[in-house]
Amino acid sequence: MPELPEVEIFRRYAHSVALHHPIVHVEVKAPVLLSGLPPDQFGRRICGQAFTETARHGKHLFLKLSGGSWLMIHFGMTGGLTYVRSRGECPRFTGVRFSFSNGHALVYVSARKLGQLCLTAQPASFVTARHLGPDALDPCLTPQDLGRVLRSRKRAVKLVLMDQHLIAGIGNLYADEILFQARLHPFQPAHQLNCRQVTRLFRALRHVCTLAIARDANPSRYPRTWLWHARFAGGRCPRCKASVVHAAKLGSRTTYWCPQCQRGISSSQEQT
DNA sequence: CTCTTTGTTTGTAG
DNA sequence: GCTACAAACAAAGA
Repeated sequence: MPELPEVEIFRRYAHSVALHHPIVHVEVKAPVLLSGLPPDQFGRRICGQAFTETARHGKHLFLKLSGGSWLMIHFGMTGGLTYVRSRGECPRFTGVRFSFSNGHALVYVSARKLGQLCLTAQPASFVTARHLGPDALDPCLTPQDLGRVLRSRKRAVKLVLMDQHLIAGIGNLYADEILFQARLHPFQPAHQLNCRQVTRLFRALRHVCTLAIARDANPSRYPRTWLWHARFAGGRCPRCKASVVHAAKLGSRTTYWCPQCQRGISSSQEQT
């Protein structure tokens, strides 16, 4: 699930439970998740310190270590964090386990191991080195900024939304939801959007991400008016009821949209 | 066995 | 440099 809202919930979770406990052991069950350092050195660089601060940029979570460096955590498609209170407990799909002196532990779990953990000097330097765009919820980001980004690309607006080098944090599911709320067709070339549409997109982006976070990134608590609940073959648009949502591949991922509410393109590549 | 999957990177080609 | 596409990564679930 880890797109921006989920990662923000993980950040808050880690912030509330995992700070200021000395780390006594780092167990790497899935070395493939580490980048930059072999497991033993990774552990050595972390042991004896404590997490003291949290940050997030897009889908990337950062935990500051008392020594000054930061642990970067990316969740891939299936990653997550759990705080366990019983000594030695390793949930299914445990990838890395950070054990604290109180016997508890912060566990990074990932069924498909597509995530990544590494150490970095600072979130800002990591973001620069990876050429990540501004965080989708960065308060400094303006509709004008979004407009500039969109005008600079001819690709489908959904692909631009999901490009982490342009804006960080939006993935396949939230991109669909944002476009649905903004009533924009996902295949519409980005540079064709007019001012009004850019404004709608900006508001929808803010609204969807903010509300998802307020609902603890728990889809069962998302409004009935969200396309989220109709993401299946035969799903009906929650707004116009009449139409069945369409599904098609865009950038190798399945895209859902309402053909009635989301117009703006001469219909092509559409299927049910 | 086949196909799909909330992500990212890399290679190829135009 | 931009765009598009495919494959790879790893593994579960339908």
